[in-house]
Amino acid sequence: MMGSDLGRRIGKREPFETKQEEALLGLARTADRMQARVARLLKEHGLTPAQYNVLRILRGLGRPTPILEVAQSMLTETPGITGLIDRLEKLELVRRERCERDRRVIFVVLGPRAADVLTGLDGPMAELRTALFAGLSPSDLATLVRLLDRVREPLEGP
Amino acid sequence: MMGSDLGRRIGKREPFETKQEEALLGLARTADRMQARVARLLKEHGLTPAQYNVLRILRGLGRPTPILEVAQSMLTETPGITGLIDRLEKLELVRRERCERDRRVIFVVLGPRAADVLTGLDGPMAELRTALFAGLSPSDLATLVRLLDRVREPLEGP
DNA sequence: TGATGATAATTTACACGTCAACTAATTAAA
DNA sequence: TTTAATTAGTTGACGTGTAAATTATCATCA
Repeated sequence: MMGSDLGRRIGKREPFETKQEEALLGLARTADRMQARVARLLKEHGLTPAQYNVLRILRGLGRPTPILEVAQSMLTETPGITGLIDRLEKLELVRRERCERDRRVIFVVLGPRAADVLTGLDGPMAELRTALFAGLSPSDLATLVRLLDRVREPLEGP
Repeated sequence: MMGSDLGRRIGKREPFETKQEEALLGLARTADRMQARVARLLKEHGLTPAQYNVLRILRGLGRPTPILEVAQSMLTETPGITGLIDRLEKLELVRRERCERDRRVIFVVLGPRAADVLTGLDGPMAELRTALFAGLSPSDLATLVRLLDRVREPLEGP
C-alpha cells in the first residue's frame, strides 16, 4: 500500500494522500498514454484523433448529419467543431451541405476518400486496442468497463 | 451485455464491437469529464489545470526546480512548458532563476502568492475528489486504481 | 586549444478545446 | 404582423499539446 507505480515514478515521498487522488491522476495518465498511442497510429494515416472520431461518427450514423449533432457525439464543445470540419473538408474527407427545409442547419457528409481511409484503419485500430489492454484478462477488462461506467454515470449531466 | 450506458447514450445500434473499444472510449470519456470538473473548480481560483499541476509539483519538491524537470513530471512535453511558465510568471505565482553553475539551466521557484493559492485550493480539491468517486466503494476504488496501474504499466516507456 | 557532440530551453507552426460574443434563420407571442 | 425569444453555426481570443528547428551553454576528446 502507498507504493504504487505512479507514486514512485513521480518521486514524491508520500505518493498519494488519498486513494481518490491516486485514482484521479492514474485515470488522467492512463487515458493520456492511450491517446498518445492512438494519435501515433492515426498520424501515419494523416489523421488526428478528433478527425478520426468525426469520420467514425458519420460512418456509424450512415446519413447526412447536422454539425452540432456531430459535436454532441464527441468530447468537444460546440465552437471547436467548426474548424475541425473545415480541416476535414480541406482534406476532402467530408463535405458541407445546406439543409433545404431549415436553412440554419448544415449537414456534414462523408466524402469519397473517407471510406478508404476508414477501412484502411479498421484493422490497425483493432490491433492497437487489443494491444493496449493486453495486460488485463477478459474479466478484469469487464470489471474496468463496469467501474468506469459507474463512476462516470453521475458526472454525465451537468 | 452490449447495453452499456455509454453505448446507449451515443446512440449506436451496436454500441461496441469489442470490450476493448468500449474500455478505450469509456476511459477517455471518464477522464475528460473529471478533468472538466477539476477545471471548473480551478477556474474559480484563476488557474488552469496545467498551471495548478506546476504549482503542486513545485510545492511537492520544495526546492528550485529546472524547467525541464517540471515538464517531465507532467503530461506535457518539453516545448509546451515555456509558455506555461511564462503565464505563471505573469500571474506572479512563479519566478525564473538562472542557475549559476550551469547557465543553461533555469530554475522555477514558487512566488509568495503561490502558497496562499495552493492552501486555498487544498480543501476544495479534496472535497471534489471525494465527490468524483462517490459512486465507488472503497474496495471498488482500490480495484480501479489497481487495474489502471496494470493497464498503464506496459505503456509508460516508449 | 579547438572542433565535435550533447543538453537546456526557446521559438515557430499547427491542431484542438473552451469561453464569450456574434450572425442568420426559425419559432412564438403580443 | 411586428416583436421577442430560440436555435444552428461561426468567429475571435486564449491556453494547452505536439513536432521540428534554433540558440546558448557545457562536456569531451583529438
